[in-house]
Amino acid sequence: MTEGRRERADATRNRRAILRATEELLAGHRPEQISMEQVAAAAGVGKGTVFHRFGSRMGLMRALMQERAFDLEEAVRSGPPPLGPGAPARERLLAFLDAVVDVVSRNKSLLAALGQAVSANPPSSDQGPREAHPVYRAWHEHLAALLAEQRPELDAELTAHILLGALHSDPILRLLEQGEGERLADALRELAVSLLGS
Amino acid sequence: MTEGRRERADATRNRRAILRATEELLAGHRPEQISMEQVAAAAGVGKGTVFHRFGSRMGLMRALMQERAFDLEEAVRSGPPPLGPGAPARERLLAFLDAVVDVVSRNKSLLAALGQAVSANPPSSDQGPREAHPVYRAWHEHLAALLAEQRPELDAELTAHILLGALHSDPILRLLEQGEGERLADALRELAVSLLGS
DNA sequence: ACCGTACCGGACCAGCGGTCCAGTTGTTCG
DNA sequence: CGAACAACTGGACCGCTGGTCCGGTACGGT
Repeated sequence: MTEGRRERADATRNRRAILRATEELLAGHRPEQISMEQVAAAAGVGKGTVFHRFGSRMGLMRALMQERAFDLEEAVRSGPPPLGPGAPARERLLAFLDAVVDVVSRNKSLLAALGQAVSANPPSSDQGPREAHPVYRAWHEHLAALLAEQRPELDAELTAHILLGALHSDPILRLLEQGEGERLADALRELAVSLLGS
Repeated sequence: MTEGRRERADATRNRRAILRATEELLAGHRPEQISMEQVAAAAGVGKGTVFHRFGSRMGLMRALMQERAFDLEEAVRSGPPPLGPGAPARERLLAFLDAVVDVVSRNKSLLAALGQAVSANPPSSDQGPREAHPVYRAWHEHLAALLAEQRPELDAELTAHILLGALHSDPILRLLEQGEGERLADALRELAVSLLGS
């Protein structure tokens, strides 16, 4: 990405092709049965290339997710209120929850493919520190900060994990697939409101 | 289980051996890198036997989970209050959450292995209905009923999914691994309390 | 035009989940 | 008690996967 050497033209082309192909496959097939070979074939590149660029299946999914979440991150960091800075914490939190539900529901299969939120351990290091993927990290950080600001006596970190964790659960992903996104947003908002008090 | 024909003695012996072996492996290794062959070897049976009894990796995990959750199910159905019937819904709900956290924290690796909550599709039916595993079903049902009783205006079903879903998320499982079970229980209780009102 | 090098891609590998079926063992019934 | 019948067993086997490797390719600077 932001490295010293510029990326070669064909590398860029292939990276894009791979991401696009993955999106397409993800749209049509259940994520757990998409193989790297399929991705490579669909992108019109060799398998080696896919691994060269993304390291592993998880790396691929991670990259894709990061791309998908980019807009939201921008909006939160420097967009207009209530999502961006400027609005009171309470408003920002509710707006953020809605936005996250939206992103998640537009990327259910991707989320499902990521399984949970974890682990792109360098291939063979066994007990790696298991860092969560950056998107989750960012979401959690933001949410926890807002929670702490509004209700300092809460265990903000943990509560944020609970709120976000819910979005990764399979039954909820299933609901999202059936277009119940609005319902989910409502329930979450309800929960947040009663948590934050009036 | 409760079938017409009685189970043969050697079958019982082997089923137990397989479950035990799985437990042991689960205790030592990361769940995603336990192979069925390993399980079979550790149990001292052939691979075919494992598949014969449990159908698939997921089937195995499911069976194990069911066994582990059995006590809680009993306690809820016919144990003493506040967990069992007899106490007011509010008390039962809080007690149940604590109990679930307890079960989950004593079975993190198993939960992680189950991935999310789903799918033991008969081997090759592609778009099967994807039923969740019975333990999750039972928990969800109970929780939703209690919620509905206490706060009928809520979307109890969905809220129950959110509460339970949180327990499956990877960051939370990670916390549990570090012995923060008490903290999680507190946060969840806090959440439930503000949801239920005074 | 030329050269160093980052990048490509497909042959290759070990290991996996899952299937299969011939042989074995428990159970039941005359 | 023996014989006939299932049910159970287990390891050889299969197709396929994620991941590695390295000779060849084509890009970009000069």
